[in-house]
Amino acid sequence: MDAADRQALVTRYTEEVVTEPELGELLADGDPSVYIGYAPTGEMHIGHFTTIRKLADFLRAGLDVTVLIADLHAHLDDEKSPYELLNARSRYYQAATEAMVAAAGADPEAIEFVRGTDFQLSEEYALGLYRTAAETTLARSRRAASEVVRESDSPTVGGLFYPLMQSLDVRALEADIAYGGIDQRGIYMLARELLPEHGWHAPACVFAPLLSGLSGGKMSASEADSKVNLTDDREAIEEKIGGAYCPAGERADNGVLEYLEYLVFPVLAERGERFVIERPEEYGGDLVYEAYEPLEEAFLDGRLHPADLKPAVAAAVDEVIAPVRATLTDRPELLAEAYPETYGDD
RNA sequence: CCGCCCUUAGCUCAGCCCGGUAGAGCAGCCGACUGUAGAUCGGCUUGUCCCCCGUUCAAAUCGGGGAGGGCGGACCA
Repeated sequence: MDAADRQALVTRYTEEVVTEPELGELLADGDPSVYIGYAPTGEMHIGHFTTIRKLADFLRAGLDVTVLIADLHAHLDDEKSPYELLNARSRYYQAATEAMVAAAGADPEAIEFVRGTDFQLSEEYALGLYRTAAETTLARSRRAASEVVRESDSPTVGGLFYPLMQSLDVRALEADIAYGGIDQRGIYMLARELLPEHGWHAPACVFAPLLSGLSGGKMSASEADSKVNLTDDREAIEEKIGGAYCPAGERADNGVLEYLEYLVFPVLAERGERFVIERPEEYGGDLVYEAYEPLEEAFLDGRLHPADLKPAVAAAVDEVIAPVRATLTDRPELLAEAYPETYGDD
């Protein structure tokens, strides 16, 4: 694979790359390392899946991929996860992530998993935290974290440590590239400022888009119907996608199209399969697409109606998620221990 | 350590002073209209009123105790 192909593979389906030339240099020098961190908080969903699917691209491009299960971060962020549940949730996150990587057609064994507390308790790391804490203003830290850390009437200091620690993670994991959703942008821009003053280079950044919620607007963790969960069965998926905001001919805030572009088509391509839409003769009969772009074109033109599209998307999403769902069903203790209130032993 | 404030529907809150077993907005659900959804109309649901004890015929409301949360003061050798 030549340099241009590698760069295209690394940057496809992304929201932003900071910066393309930096990324080009890293790829020219060899096989750079890339990392993404997930704070094991609420249940993983289809949004995680899209960012994880891209790890398959990274692996294929020859990058060293590390997934950080940022357990402490999950607690620092307004105690989203109780301290006592960090281990259980970390186990669940790693297992679910591995299942998604496999479902995306890549080898989970090729990815290195690291737990935050594996290195964040070291003297060196702690000293780095104290020093960056001294150098960073409250306003700067708050601004960096604003898109990630939960807003609260009574914010804790933990939310201020959060972006500092994430910056230090880049160095501790010796990552050349920091990868994450575009909501992570503020934090990695801070990391790019801080790290050069602490004996490390500024990371290049690759940002994935955040999927729109199915009920319009942003995807919300508190809104069950706004997203497809990994545990949703076929029926639940059909119901959610069937009820999704999806104005004919419009792309803005259209989660249904985004599911196709960022998850369904990439996975189908990996498997060499095509996307089939069953449509009544009265509306023109069945359709088959090999790529997303022509489908979007037809949708924007009005040649493809949402009512015909939705059932096909639901079926495809169900197929993509099925092996992940199976893993979670086969190992019920993962969810039961991570979320005892929801899946508690009965 | 001291003082003050808050806790009522999924969310934000009103009601408490002057006891009569609970309301609004938003959300949600169901219909109508669209070949989906949304928007727009029409309709509907929801509550250990933080917990315990007491006063009373009757307590979200009054009294006492407790829990959780917030704010401020004091201490600054």
